[in-house]
Amino acid sequence: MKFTDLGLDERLLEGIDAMGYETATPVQQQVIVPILEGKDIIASAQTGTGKTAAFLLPLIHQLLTHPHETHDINAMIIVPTRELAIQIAETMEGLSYFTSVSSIAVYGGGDGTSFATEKKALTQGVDVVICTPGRMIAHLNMGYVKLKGLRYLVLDEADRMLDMGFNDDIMKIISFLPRDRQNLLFSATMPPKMREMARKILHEPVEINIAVSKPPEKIIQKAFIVYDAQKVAIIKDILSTKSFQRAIVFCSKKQNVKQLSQELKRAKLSIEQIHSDLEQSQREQVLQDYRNKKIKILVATDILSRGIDIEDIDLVINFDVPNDGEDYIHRIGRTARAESTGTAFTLVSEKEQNKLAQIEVLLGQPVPKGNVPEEFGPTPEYNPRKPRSGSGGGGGKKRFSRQRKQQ
DNA sequence: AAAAAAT
Repeated sequence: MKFTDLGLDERLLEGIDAMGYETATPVQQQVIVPILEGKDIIASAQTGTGKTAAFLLPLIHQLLTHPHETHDINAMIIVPTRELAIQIAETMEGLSYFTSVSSIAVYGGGDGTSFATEKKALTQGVDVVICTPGRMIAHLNMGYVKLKGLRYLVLDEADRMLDMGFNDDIMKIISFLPRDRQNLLFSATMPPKMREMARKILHEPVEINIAVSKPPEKIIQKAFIVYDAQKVAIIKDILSTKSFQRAIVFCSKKQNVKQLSQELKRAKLSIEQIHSDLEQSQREQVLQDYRNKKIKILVATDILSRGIDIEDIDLVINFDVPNDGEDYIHRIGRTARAESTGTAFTLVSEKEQNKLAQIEVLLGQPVPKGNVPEEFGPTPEYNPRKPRSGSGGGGGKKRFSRQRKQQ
């Protein structure tokens, strides 16, 4: 299905064309029409599937074709991270380039001038606001945000926002909004807490299910069963011998990002790190340098595991096994975007074997194990404890914790 | 068990 078949406004089609979009992705095909019909939506869809355009396009179209209050905020998009807010704002700018629809990203960590700029827009009116929760609340508490005309609310990566403890913040923001509005909720997963939130916010939503909790098959996955102490040397080896366009190395802790970055820099690898301890301006600089290919390797926390869309990442390395199985799928999903293929390596220490086993349960299949070259020395066996499969079936006995023996 | 998010 082509975008030209969807009956979208001419000015919007120009923007779509300029962005190089032609064919609607499955998410877009399923979501755009019900949004244009004014329905509330609850959609499970992962990023990289064209999800952002799936809600931006009908939003912009409605604003172009329906009379609306130009001195108010008409649509609010709430997202979990600053980087995601920036990215969506950029897509918004591109798509709406040939239209009169205005937009702004509202998020914390700026240098002081950003707050004033945001305040001006929120006071004088801007069609679409893309925000992180805390910063939006800061503005709302000041009492100047023009919300009377708001007719659209989008919650993106909603499950992630719940994980991050934004439930109360989101409900607080919503308490400021007019009741008569269209609500769009996007979430990779639908745990009970998510359902509960959806029930409070959405009105007779159309349910759309696209996300399969499975990574695309075109990603070549390999897990290396290793000792903790071998990890750094192996990463160095991969990064210096394997050829790739762009690589990203994920760690589960900021501390690990910092340490590993130091080690890699010492090995003369051209890398940058990104995590929330950096100044916001540094975060943006690093991401820009990475997008511009000034640097090819990024070492990151899960701040980048969801939502961030960068082309040509063909190598993802998990220095740590992610804590959450869903995060594994999100992390490796940074590669093999659109038409391309990619490789995802995961280094698994002895302590992390059980986590990998959990992930394999979620995937419904084992992650192929890779062989570590002999030069790195002997490696441990893969011998995880049987992963628990939810609420125990068949009245299994509680297992006593094994004695710990350190060698 | 850790990440991120308001000043």
